[in-house]
Amino acid sequence: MNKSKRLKKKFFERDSIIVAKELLGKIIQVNNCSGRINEVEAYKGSCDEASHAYKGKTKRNYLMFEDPGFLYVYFTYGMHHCMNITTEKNGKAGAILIRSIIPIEGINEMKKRRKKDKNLSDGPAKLCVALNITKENHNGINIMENKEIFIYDDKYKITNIKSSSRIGIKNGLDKKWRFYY
DNA sequence: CAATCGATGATCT
DNA sequence: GATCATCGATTGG
Repeated sequence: MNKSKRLKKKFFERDSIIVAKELLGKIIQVNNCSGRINEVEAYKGSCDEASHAYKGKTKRNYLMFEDPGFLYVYFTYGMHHCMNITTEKNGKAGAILIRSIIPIEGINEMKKRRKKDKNLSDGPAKLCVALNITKENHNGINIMENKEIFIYDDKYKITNIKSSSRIGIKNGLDKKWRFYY
């Protein structure tokens, strides 16, 4: 193989904003499909009014408060799944929403699942369809240990990280916690 | 192009 | 009962 390196607990167990920026350019692999992460958003806890975790722990968001490096997948708008990876030390809420990836492997499979040839994974719900990620099958998965889904560093260098307000929220627009390149 | 809006059901209050 | 970390079809300029 090459110098590729799977991301472990030390990577995720840090401030959500740092983890979000450093996730840009990393490869996410799910079975035979892979893609490069090119857009993410950071979410925190009680200091972040846009976060699911803002008002404390619930049945839906509890994973955000637990160990870093686990998938938090939620279902919204009656039809969409979105995928996060938990961050911060156990007890402190945090997660990174994966908003877009650039497909690399398994493109034909992604096209089949999406029933389209373009825009396969340039949105948080689109990439869950492309990678076949659902709340039922993936919520709570340990992405540091799981055999079928993992994130690794192939030493790809990102130069121009841009940031903006997060998408689709009403509060916390002052926080520029969406990162992309 | 950009702006608007309906779909559709789990989750929270 | 209201909201929603979205998408894609449609409308209008």
